Amino acid sequence: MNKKTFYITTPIYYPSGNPHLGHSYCTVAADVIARYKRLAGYDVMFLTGTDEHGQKIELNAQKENLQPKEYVDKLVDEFRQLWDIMDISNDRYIRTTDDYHVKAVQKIFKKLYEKGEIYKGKYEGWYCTPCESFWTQAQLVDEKCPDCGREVKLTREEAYFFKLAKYADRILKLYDENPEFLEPESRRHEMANFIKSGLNDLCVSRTSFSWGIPVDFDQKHVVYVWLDALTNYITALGYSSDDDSDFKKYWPANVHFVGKEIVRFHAIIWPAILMALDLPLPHKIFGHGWLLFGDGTKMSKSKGNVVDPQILCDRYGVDAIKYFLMREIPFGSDSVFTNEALIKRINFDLANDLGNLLSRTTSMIEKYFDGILPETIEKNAEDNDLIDMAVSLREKYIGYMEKFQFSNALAKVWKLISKANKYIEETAPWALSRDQKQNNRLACILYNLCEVLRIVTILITPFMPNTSPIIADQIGATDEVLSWELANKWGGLSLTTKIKKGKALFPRIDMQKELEELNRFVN
RNA sequence: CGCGGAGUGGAGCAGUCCGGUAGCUCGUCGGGCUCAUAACCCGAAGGUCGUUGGUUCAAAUCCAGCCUCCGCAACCA
Repeated sequence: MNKKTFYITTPIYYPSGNPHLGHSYCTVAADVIARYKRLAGYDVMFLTGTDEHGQKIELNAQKENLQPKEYVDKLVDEFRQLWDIMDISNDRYIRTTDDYHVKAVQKIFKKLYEKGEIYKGKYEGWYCTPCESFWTQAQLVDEKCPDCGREVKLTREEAYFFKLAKYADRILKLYDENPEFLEPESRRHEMANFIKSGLNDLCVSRTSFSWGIPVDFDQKHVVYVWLDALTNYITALGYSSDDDSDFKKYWPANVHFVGKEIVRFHAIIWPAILMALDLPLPHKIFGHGWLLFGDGTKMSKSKGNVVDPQILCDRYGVDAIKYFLMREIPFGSDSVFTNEALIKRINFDLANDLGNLLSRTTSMIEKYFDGILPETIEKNAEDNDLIDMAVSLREKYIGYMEKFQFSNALAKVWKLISKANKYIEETAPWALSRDQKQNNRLACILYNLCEVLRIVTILITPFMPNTSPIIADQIGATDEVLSWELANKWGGLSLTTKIKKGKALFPRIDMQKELEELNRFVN
């Protein structure tokens, strides 16, 4: 009865602005895997959340005359609403301002201090007084503050440090012995080289701002970002709280999805912290790529050039957006986002291929059989290719999903959809319909098409949870025949179910008009 | 010599690890079908795989050099 567990996380996002399509991208990917694993019978824990401390938020809040907590509350609402709209199935949402997290971080900090993993030292950096910010030598632009361009001066402050440097060898060994720990491979090379170039101990407290978790045994310090943020993955499960049953059940995580810009923290600092705490390491860190704009620049809160996922979902439906994100972009690489590419995917893949296949199938069944197929269907060897392809699809799909190759998994599904469209052409049901003697053969062809749609419906459920029920309803598929176990078996659908044509699954979009419409949102 | 990635028909990509007829989607051109959301199906044109040299019977693939673009360089999904 004990189901296998699967724990997956997104990064906790920094709410210094409204969420954009880049945030959606990672969260959707994690959601797809969570739904896929649940479908396949796992006991899944899917965590996302927000990282709410730090100087930037303190300053942003000041600008709006708000307390930091009021400021983040507002933005966190935006994030949670977006996940709601996008049907994100996270089991838990952690905020680093949550009481249990704050307490747990304080305990962790103290524990590491008592173990000698954290020590008190001096932090030296270039300080910009107007911005109240520390910068490293490398961050300076022309020896000036990269934010405001003004003079900076070398300053020291008392700070606590985590003994990161001493873990360098253990982490290199980890990569070496468990190459699957960090993917894609190129990121692993990058990280290994970074470690080899020398690690410094990590500053884990600050006295220069106050919006953070206080170090409980030294109140003028607040815990600095990474020890606060990274530990969310375990505090969310109740680590070091009164009830750590979830921690015992789900940790270590099966995978942390992270953007490529924070791979370093997850692949170096996070395992070092866990080593210091004598805890098991996550099985995998996966660094995905970025959505870029047509000119190659990245989406960024500070540049204000974001694509609003809410607008896109409103116009095309959540499922279409999710499909696009997962189909268009190989998960490990960067990719350019354009409205044109999005509309093309919707029109070609969703409307023409899938939507139209459903439409022509259901409409023929209504037309030729009043929606109910006869039970006397006549099989034929010409069906074998289609059937083989359909029943072997699940296995191939699993192969790609396990490697987080969403795009390839969907491409395989669409290969079957395309095959079915071809099959209609080859068998020409409309010709058979003119001859009464061919009735049973005709019924078999239409039944086969419904079976293809049934299998497709199961396999796209993790990606398009709203679309699946619509198809299921039209082909008369009940939940029992939509199980994971029946995704690689032929003949699930009962012959006597009522088939009914519905309205277009994904209406075609007029590219020219739509692009003009979308341009109105640009400013 | 900081580290890493990329360069393949008009566009976007796969193939490179492990050498052997250069593949996919879109676009273009021609044809077919009429069940369907003017959707679907078939066919054709179009590439000396950034560049120079090397290894080999054979190189997009291996080796060396060069050019171009992009990212990272300790708080960006």
